[in-house]
Amino acid sequence: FACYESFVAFEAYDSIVEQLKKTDMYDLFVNIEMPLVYTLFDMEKRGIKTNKEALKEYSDKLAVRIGELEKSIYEQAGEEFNINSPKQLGVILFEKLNLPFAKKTKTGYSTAASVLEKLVDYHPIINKTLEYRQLAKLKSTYADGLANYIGKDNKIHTKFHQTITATGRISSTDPNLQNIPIRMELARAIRKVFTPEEGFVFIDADYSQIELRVLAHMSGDESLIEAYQHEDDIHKITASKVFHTPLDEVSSLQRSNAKAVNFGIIYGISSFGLGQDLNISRKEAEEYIEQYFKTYPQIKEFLDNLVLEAEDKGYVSTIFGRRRPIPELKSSNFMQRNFGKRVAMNSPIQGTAADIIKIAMNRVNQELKNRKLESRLILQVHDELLIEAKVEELEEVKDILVTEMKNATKLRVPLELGVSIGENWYEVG
DNA sequence: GGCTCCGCTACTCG
DNA sequence: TCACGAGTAGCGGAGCC
Repeated sequence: FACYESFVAFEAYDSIVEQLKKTDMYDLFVNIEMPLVYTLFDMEKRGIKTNKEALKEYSDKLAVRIGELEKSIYEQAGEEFNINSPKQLGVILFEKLNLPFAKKTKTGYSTAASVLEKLVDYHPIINKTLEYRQLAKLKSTYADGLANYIGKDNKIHTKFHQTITATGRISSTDPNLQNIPIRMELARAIRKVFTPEEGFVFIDADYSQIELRVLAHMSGDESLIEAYQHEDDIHKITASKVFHTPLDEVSSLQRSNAKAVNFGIIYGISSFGLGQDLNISRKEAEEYIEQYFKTYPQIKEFLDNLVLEAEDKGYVSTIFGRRRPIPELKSSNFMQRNFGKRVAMNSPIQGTAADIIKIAMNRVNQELKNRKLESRLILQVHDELLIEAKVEELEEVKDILVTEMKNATKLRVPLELGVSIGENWYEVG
């Protein structure tokens, strides 16, 4: 088998190199992806120390609260059923309790969080159910799930995958350490179980809004570029311009709406999607988008051109030449074609950001080795790098990390970082 | 009847 | 259509022995 594997790789080499050169991806392959093979190997090998006892305590604590919620949900439903079954839950909520806004899916009623959130004022069972599901997820996937991966060295060694995603990002499995909770405080606490080894500390650095900065650069939009050169709160600036409000009078609602529009732009804007996200009508969403494009006209032109280019060539590219084919644009299905358009707008942005952090990872990894340091890169979470740094090396390593991330490439806007140092992933995240 | 496989729906993250 | 990109867990139906 080993002979067969190596024979296939050997025989395929010439053909693959030829194809990479033909598609202008050879430099990307040689300068970014090949070195990254070794960087990811080093990260997997090093692993991250994880406190098994703390996970057990956390799991037991969750079990108590889940039990209470379970009891209360059964009482309010008037019977016992499997809360983990969307099918059974749907029948209880929309047939037995007769709650409004029932929406059908393929298999029954939708009990998605976005649906249930509209029902919180109709019945106390709703909030209990939403909390139950969060805690059940927390216990099964994180508290209990992660514990199964802790090895004899008290570490978790995730697998990083280099050839999975359509955009050039890496992914993580067994376990996935790229989706550890952070948004809700109770769930975020699970990050305390991830710690540096004895004599080491964590240094964490994350790019500030790297995708919007990539968009500013690629589109060349003067207004957005200038905004990034003068002010750090880009969502507030956008709100000020889009809603014609002086900067210091922007309300928190206006800012949060502008933020949603910024996200929408990166995802490949659609009035349907924005409307759904903000819970407003499609028409209102259209007005937001129109105002946005009036504020940043070169972004509209850039996104329109990406779609045209994709329709013409059949693919889009990142700054570093990574391609994503988009066959959906040729589909006879309207929804599929619209999906293709959003992909054409999103992939060059998400993919370029992925290329940039990969360059930084390679340089950081190489520099740590060149200088014979014991500190090591241990995790990447799309726009964030986590280093386990020897205490004596802290200042030097921090400097390496910041320098390589900021200077991974030169854009028309600065690449800013958030950096922090701490004794566990909760403190630095 | 018990087993595996897989689609669906839910949750988690950037 | 949980907008773009991912992964995991539980349920429950289909198919197999």
